[in-house]
Amino acid sequence: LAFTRHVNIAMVAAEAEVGVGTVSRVLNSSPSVRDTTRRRVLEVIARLNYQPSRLATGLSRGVPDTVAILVPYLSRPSVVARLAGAIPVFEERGHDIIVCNVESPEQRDRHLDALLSKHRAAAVIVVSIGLTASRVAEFRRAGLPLALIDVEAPGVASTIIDDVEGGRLATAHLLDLGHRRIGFVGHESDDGIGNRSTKRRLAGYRQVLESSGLEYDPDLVRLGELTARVASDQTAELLSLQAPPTAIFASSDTQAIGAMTTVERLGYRVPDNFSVIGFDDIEPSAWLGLSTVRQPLEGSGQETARRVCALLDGETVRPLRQLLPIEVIHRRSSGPAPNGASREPRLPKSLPRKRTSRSPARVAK
Amino acid sequence: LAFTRHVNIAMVAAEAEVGVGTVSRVLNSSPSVRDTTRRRVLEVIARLNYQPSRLATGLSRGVPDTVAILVPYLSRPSVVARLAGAIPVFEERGHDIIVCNVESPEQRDRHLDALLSKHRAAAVIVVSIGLTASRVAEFRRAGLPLALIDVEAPGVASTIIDDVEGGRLATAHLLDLGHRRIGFVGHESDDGIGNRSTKRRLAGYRQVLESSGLEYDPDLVRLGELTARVASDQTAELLSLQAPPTAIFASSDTQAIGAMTTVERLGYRVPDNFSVIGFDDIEPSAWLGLSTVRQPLEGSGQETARRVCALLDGETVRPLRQLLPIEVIHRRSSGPAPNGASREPRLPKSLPRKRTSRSPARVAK
DNA sequence: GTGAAAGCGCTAACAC
DNA sequence: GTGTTAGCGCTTTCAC
Repeated sequence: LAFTRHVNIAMVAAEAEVGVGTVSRVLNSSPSVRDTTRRRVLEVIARLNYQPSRLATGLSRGVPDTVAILVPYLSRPSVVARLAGAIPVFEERGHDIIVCNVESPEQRDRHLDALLSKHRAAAVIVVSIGLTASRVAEFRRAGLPLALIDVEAPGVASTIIDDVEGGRLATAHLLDLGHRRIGFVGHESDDGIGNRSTKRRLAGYRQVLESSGLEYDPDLVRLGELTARVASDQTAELLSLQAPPTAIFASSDTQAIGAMTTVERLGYRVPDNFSVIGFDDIEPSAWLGLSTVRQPLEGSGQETARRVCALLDGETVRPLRQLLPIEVIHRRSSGPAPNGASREPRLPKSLPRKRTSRSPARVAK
Repeated sequence: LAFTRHVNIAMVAAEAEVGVGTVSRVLNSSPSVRDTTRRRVLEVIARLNYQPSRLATGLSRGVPDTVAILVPYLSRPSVVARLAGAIPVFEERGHDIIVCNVESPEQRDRHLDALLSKHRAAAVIVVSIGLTASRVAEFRRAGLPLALIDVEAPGVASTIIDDVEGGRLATAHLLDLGHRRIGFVGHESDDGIGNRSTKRRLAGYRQVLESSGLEYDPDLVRLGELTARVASDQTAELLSLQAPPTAIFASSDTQAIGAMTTVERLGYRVPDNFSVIGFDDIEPSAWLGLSTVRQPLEGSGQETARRVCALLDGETVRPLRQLLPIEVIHRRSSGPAPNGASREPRLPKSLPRKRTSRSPARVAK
């Protein structure tokens, strides 16, 4: 055993005085191995510190032990949270996780092409990236398990939230506080990657506004890059309007933080004379006291990872389209509209409107 | 070609009417292939949309195309930034990246054991996780290229900063502003994972203090979990001291943000009567106007990835121990000490002290 | 220059 | 139950 390159299954077999088949059976906990034999093999495995080659196993099985996760803009906190939810689930099952970062349509296609080729991944999770029908068909044809987060596709397991409802909740929250001019700062959906959640949240915003008898004013809506910096600029624009809003709903916390910072820098006091609500509930939001619509970010990753494992085990996932709960978290950044800002008298708590928020806003400590 | 499972090298060879060896040579751009042959093979490859199996290639070569990155607490912004720097470099070279998250010594050891086994990774990057000498020896013995970020080991390529100097710079910055009682909020090094950067930054803090004739007061130093929440609590403790500090140096921006938030919540005005400086310069720091010691986070990832590629190519990396530059970024969160807080008269800009900051503080826009 | 064939380390189908 | 053997898809000598 002196110059041995690396211990392989044959060496274990020889040492345990059995055939490689038996070792393989022990490795894969096949029931048809006598207990004494199994014990002997396991002893040798431990003694030799043998670890099966994933490459060889994968090649032989026709599928690697690796799961790929395709994410847009890895550095976004919400994306990281989803990743952080998914990773431990796979690690526990002994899967390697390969992370594919996508910041352009070309990158998306390159990764997808690669992933679709055989021997690349045992399963794929796609986060917040739209898939065409033909892409989905390719996955089906390749027999490659696929699960989606934050996006949907017909016949594909997806874990999502009701973004329209989220938009409604956020807007209703501000309306309840007496705000009547509410700005919207969102992510330009046309980044080529194909996520539409901002669009849906905006729809919810518009719905609540209009069903409350308020006018939808496109001037109050700004769409752009999903960064705090751009959101800052957009907020400044909104505040310089002839009739500026008294509150802003940002379709992500990152943007809400940019908005809040700018609002304060321009001399407003949050929430005394300006309110901000975001979306996601990323970690910094709690520190900064940002009101927001919380969605289970880590939970979505964890849940989807579990579903992928089920898929891998040949099971069929229960509700193909899995809806996760959302709720308004009321923190310091939102408060009653300043006096005179609304044309209606401000009522103590809840305003009589046609549409009210279903979930009561939860007050964070 | 109707029921073909998946196109492999044999099919390409057959279609191009050459041997598999030749296809393989084309794939690996061997010079010893006639140009007309090469062209014909490439044409077939394109037409059949052939993609070599990474598993088979890896098994045959004895090494996979995969690079592993071991990180502590994947959700930390600084960690994500380093990852984001490294990933594109590897993707460009066609490597898959597997991310291993470590939150405990057991997890670290499990991952390291797995990675050390053959056929797991072509190279490994370890971020902010201490490696024992015997671990390093294992890597060397396995012939597995290894590179470190934010930690060092004898004989191993590492990309680091001068943390002691960073601690000095931050402390000197506050001293320059007239602060005389400066709190320190840092990461408890004894998390079992083995990073020592806080310890070194604290050493720098102490050095500057003492060489400025100030007493090092252990009461002003709080070490704990690296979270904004814990830093908040520690800050509250510091402020409730009989002789509270007028400024805090936090050894990470995450903690600095927690400190800043708490300081303001307790009624102080930053920077009017309290100053905060952090470390790292993560993205939110710019939004929040946090003064900090910037280190090239993404740069460290990118640089290390490049060095690993060099290692993979059999080259030898230039300075084994690569020191990245750091600098103080002066933003809104730090300003002159409040009157009467210091026993010495406050001077306009720079105070005559034995030790001054080498790099002039850069003023952020 | 190019084809043929021997592995790489494992799984699974097939005998005994 | 367990040994034997034929692949999995590629790289890499070794002849020609």
